[in-house]
Amino acid sequence: MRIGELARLTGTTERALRYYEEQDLLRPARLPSGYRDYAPSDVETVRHVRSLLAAGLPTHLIAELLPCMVDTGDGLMPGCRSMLAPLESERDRITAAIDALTDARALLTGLIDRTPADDSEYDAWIAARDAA
DNA sequence: CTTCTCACA
DNA sequence: TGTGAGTA
Repeated sequence: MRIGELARLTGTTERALRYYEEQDLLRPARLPSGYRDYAPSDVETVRHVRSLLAAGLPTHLIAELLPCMVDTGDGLMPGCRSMLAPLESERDRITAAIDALTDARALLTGLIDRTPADDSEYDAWIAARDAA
């Protein structure tokens, strides 16, 4: 099938599919016309790529891991134990990002909670400060 | 009409 | 990653 159909079948854009190829996530054959010729199995491959992308994995890592992934009926399974380390470090990276965001949220919440509800509260605060 | 590559107010 | 250009 050509790029348009694969895009439609996977809910992605043609732009993204060309990008995946550029990142070696997909290697479609070429028709004599120069058009990309995707295999039916690429529909599943694209779904896998997207789920891995959604998990935060960088494309270069997906390119390495995808060929080793085994497709059980319901989901993907690492085909070899050597994939464990990179997956764990990715998870650690995400955990760190979550922690940072949690801190950022706490900071913003603190500022929001300290915001006076109306102008009279500001006036009262200013008056109190000047009095002191 | 569909796809391709390349480039970027 | 969107978008438009100019093709095949």
